Amino acid sequence: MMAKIQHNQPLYEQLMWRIKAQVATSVLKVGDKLPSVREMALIEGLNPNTVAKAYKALEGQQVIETVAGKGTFVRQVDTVVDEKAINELRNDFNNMMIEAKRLQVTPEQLHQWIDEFYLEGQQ
Amino acid sequence: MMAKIQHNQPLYEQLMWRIKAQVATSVLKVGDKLPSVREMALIEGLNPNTVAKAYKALEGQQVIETVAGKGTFVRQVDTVVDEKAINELRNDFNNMMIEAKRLQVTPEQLHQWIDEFYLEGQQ
DNA sequence: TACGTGTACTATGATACACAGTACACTTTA
DNA sequence: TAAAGTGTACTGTGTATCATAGTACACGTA
Repeated sequence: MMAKIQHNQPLYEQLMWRIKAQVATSVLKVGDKLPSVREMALIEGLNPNTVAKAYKALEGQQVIETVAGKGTFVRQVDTVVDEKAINELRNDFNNMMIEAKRLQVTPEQLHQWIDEFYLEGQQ
Repeated sequence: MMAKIQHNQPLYEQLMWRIKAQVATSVLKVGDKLPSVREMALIEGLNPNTVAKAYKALEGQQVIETVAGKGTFVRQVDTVVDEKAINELRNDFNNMMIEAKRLQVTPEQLHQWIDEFYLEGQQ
């Protein structure tokens, strides 16, 4: 009966980010099997429907793929450039910089954040 | 009766971003008066309540200030460092880079986006 | 006084979120 | 073959948010 949204973001989106972060940092590699919908629900303390919603959305983003009756697996990175998604990213990025400027975060700091991220992801 | 949310973002938040962008690019300067709630509602094609919601949220973010009976004005930039907001920004920034990596946007491209933004804002 | 300002209400309809429960087609395993 | 585990698709419930409409009030200004 509960339905708490923390950090102003839906639970299924928060799960999506956790999974995407694991893929980006190679904690999850291509071909790796994800926990089943019901298993992940127990792990994360969520409803299986909520996990299924996250899985389906991630499949739509080409992050994972599902094989009928087998499970869900990390998908090979798509080689096709997604112009629409990149445009949305650019727009979000602009909003982020408006916010950064307001909070008096310097561009040098932003540069550093980028470098730190790509350094940690290299290992 | 309508209630269309475009771009998967509430109308009042979209308005907030437009105003914040105008402040960041100095289209709106400190002390400038914003259109009244009812006037802005006509301009943007929104309900006065929706505009009021955006104004109130922006006041909470110290972007604007309201003077009783007079109107709303662009506020002086706060000198206090908002650690909490910066931490949230950092988190959003990380998610953004996860997305960028997935879309095969290079860190060099991200660096360029930053420089372009701060260059345009200088004028 | 009259007007414009932000604000605070109540109410309605639409939508999204998260949950509970059931069911089905599929694959693998025993 | 039978059983168990997979994703998926439903229906339904409760909650919250969003956007609208309409009314009202205290305040400042002309």
